[in-house]
Amino acid sequence: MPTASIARVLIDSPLPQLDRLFDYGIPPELRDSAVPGARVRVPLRSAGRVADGYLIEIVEAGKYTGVLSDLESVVSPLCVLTPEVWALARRAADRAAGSASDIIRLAIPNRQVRVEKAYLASETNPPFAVVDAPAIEHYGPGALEHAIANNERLAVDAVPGVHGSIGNWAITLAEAAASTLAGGRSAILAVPDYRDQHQLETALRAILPPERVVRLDAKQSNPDRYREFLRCLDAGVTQPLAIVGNRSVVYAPAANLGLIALWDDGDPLHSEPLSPYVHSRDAALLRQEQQGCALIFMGHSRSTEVERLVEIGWLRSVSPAPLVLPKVIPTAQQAGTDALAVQARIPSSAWRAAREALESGPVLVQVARPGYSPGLACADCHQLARCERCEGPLVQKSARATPACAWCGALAINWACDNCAGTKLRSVGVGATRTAEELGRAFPGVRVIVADGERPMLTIGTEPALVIATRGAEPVAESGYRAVLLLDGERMVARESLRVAEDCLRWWSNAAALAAGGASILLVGVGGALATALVTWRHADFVRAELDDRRRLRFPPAVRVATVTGTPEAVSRAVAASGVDRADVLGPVDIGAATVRSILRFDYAHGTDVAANLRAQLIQAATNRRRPPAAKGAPRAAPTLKLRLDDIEPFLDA
DNA sequence: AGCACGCCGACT
DNA sequence: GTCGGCGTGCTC
Repeated sequence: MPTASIARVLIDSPLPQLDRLFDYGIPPELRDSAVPGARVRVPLRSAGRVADGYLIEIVEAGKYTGVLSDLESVVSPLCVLTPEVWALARRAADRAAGSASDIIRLAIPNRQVRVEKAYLASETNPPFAVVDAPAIEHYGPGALEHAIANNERLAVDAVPGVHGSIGNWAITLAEAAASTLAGGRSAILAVPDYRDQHQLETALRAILPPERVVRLDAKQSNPDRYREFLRCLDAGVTQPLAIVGNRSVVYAPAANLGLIALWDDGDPLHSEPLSPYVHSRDAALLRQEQQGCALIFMGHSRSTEVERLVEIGWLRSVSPAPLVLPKVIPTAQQAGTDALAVQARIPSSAWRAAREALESGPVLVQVARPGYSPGLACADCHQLARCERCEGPLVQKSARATPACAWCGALAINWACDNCAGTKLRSVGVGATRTAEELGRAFPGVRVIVADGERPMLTIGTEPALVIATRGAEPVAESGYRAVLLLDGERMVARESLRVAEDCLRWWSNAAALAAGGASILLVGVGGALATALVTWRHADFVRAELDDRRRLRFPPAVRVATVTGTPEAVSRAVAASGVDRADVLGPVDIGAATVRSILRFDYAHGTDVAANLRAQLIQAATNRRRPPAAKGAPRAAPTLKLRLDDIEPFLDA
């Protein structure tokens, strides 16, 4: 007589009070298909109401003593939520005081029935070619291979420069992945955007058989994404794969995981905008801890978060040997004597360097902002011009374009200043398009290319050209740029943000890394420690000082933070129950609509407790929804309590 | 979120 | 006497 088994199910719901396992009976007809990891449908509260969920485990005796309902159905017997990913989702959600199902939604793409049927029908896996890993260059013979095989955790300084149309960094990561695969294990490679993805994928396909490379990213169509996801499900069990994608790829299913690598973890695209806002860096750290694989954070610059991990000994810092130093030349922002250079607002030394370099190939000019006039103001009273409809700032996209709102796009046709009623506009600041126009005049006869968010460009050839690119949108030049001009440094540094220094160093370093060997990189108008850091290419020294400052101020990432928002009563209750010392509570401050916000600061060692305490408060607030009398027809009242952990936004203008 | 349970005002 | 209001609380 077999004992009646119990299925423990995670309901797919963002409600905090449902974020736990529910026990269900397994009807005889579902005995075979009800496997852990399968998508299931279960009744909830009353018959007729069904919820989607994942079967987590099958146990002989549950803790629940009430009468059990039965599973309603098994959507498909495929184990889409692997034990490793479930453990990771649970842990990541707990750490961020969020719901596991919100993480799982990032980890598992929507089901595509046709794709799944095709996958189940074609069980014959073609024999995979043997992986033959090339040596990982630039870091000493066998050094990285050895570290990967030993599951080490590394902060790796990338090798600046390009090879063909691919950054050296991408080649190193591809080689690291190949080495992992040759050792019989899978590798997960996470990059911030599709441009990096394209480079890394190209590098991977150059050294790995095509069936070994899997792509998972947000730009894919749903069927494509699901098809690639299903390919991963076998990974590590049968055939190791290199899985490359954007931030969510850190949750890809790979049981036999040998390496997780993140490229440029300081890029804001690695930070997840959906609740519970878990940064891919943190997810990677948790996963490494759980699965014991190797971990690599690689970049041309270093984030304060990675520096902290190096300092506490969690990561080992690795640099190329011998060091490869780009030739950075700081240049004062004084206009030269040359009329053409003055017109193009670049110092004459930079102008000369560019002119010389243009004889042998392309020159990169990095600017801060896109468009023609990134800001417009009243010509009479100098007040910033704003959209009459939505109060957004007005911008001009080209020299002859009608000024328009940067937010809603409305054309400002009969604009009048709301301060002095003036009707004439003057431009504030210079955008990429205008820079291109000016440089075009300063370098007659040279081809000028503009690359920004609206005119994306992945690569360019070796012919001479002036490439004007906004930061982060720089195309890769085959064989590297002959010179790089970093023009709007002053403006970038002037931005108010906790991360300015880190960000600037990252933008400049990534652009500098696109230079050909020996090519000059001119940093215009920036001095001090930042310029020194770029010139000496000693990013670690700079970021160490930066982290010291954060420690002194008790700012992240020296400490962890929790932002608690909601009704004054709920916030004060949550803060009191958080276990955080009173001295480390900032606020509450009124943020309007009967809502306040407090910020808690706490040490990493207390993270688990604080997150659990706050989470308990969130569940209570969601359960006892004793709201102030909701006015009829009024817009839905704000939730009584909202949580967000490790959000640096409130510190941005600190 | 939904949806049932529960304890007070107008109704055949 | 009962039908139903939506405040309160739970979901295996």
